[in-house]
Amino acid sequence: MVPHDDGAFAPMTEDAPSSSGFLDDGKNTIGSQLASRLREAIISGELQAGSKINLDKARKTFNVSLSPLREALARLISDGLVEFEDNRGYRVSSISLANLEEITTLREEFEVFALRESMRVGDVEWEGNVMRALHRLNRAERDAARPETLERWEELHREFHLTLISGCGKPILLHFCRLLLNLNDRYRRVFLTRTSGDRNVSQEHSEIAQGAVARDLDYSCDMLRQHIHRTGTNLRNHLATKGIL
Amino acid sequence: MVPHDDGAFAPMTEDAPSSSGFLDDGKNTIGSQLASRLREAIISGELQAGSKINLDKARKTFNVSLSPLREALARLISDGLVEFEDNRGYRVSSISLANLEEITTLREEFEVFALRESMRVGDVEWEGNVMRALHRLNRAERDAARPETLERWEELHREFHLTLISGCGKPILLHFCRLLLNLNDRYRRVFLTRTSGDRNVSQEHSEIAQGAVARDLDYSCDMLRQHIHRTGTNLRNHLATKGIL
DNA sequence: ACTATCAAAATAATCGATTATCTGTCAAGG
DNA sequence: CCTTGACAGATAATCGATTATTTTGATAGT
Repeated sequence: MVPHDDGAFAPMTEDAPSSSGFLDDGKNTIGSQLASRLREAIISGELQAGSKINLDKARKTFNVSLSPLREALARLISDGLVEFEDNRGYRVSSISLANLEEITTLREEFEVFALRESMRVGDVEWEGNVMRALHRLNRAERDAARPETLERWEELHREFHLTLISGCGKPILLHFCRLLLNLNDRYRRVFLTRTSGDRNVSQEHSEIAQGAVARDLDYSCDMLRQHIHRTGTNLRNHLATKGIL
Repeated sequence: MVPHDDGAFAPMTEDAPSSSGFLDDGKNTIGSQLASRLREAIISGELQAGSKINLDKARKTFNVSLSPLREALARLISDGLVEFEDNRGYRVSSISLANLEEITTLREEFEVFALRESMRVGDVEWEGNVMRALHRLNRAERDAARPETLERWEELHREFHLTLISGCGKPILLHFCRLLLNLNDRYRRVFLTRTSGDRNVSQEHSEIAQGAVARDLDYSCDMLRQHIHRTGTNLRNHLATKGIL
């Protein structure tokens, strides 16, 4: 799983994107591990949007005590995946058309802004990271019949988008983008297991990345904006199909 | 309207901007109350930036048990005011020139965007709220000799800026803006107890608000951007004076 | 039938104690 | 001297039990 940033808006430890032989994976405490499991469960749709999270049941399901459970849930609140109300407990954040549209709009605004900044101040290492992320993403297969390939693809896709904007030198902005990407991924994983026929997503990614390392600001930003927008439109249609307002 | 609004990206307890006679204040649990106290302690500078938060000492200081303490700290992490690392505990987020500059830049981007949206879709009630917030802010006195007036002014100032953008219909965006405002306020409360002589802040606020309700998009956005920018510049100078990099 | 009220059950919040992890110090070996 | 390892004290994480709050369901009154 993609490393979740630990410290509040910490400049992200930037551990070599997943090639290190031995990975400490940093998830030391029960609370941390649980947070990862729950996050995955929510993003993957295993835990239904809007459903209540009963502490007692969750405690038994995951075989943990209340303390780490609350700890984990607190982190998911930061991620915007869980909602909480005093004395009323926790529930998985709802999904809605309005929510999806806001996420899409904000991604367009923020990610494009972050990409522009990255192109302005990103160094050669950033460029290298972008090309690597692109390559790994394009090499990953995505077979709707094999869920593990979908998961892997999602992970690499997320990694690509984050790497693309990672050169901007603005940790808080990156934090926001990471949240939005998280929220967006839930919609995609729940509603979109395959790419719309009229898109060549690999090519879209390539165009964005090529433009980025070439520092072609307007072109790359425009491509990214369209890329995000198209995904939003596709998702909206799928939501509409399932009657979600 | 406003989709799933409570929970994660909820309008932050912050008792109704209004003037309702009796306020439930919503801070029911010890954890909630503690979060408020700690937030205030950090923003006001009572808890020094970068300092470690020892759980045992904090527990004794505030006369609470670990559970609500951790609960409260978890919320401050969401706010970006506290950082955390597994098995290493909590510490008050550091301040730095770079951090301040990012906050200022992002406020310019996000708040202006949210203001524009508010002017586009805000309703009459929003307009009314803006005018009220402006009035209350301008009527508040700000006497450096009396700390309680400063605190009160900060509260109303914060309320004004949030109200200004509250019509945008984008809860996540508002959540981000609220965080940034929080972070920014800490700098102001620590470093800036009085307004720079060459500014008429009341007038700046009035111009922004008047332009907003008149739906003069470009004018109002421009004024807001300058307003934020000036504050950033002032703060940067004060930080420089104190030798903070 | 409908509403109000109260008690019991369910659920969340908190506590105190226990366990796990980290950090600094000091001694032994190189 | 510097490094390494083990110990002890400090600190964080977790647990099980207790307390507080909310929700449910039954009952009585209109």
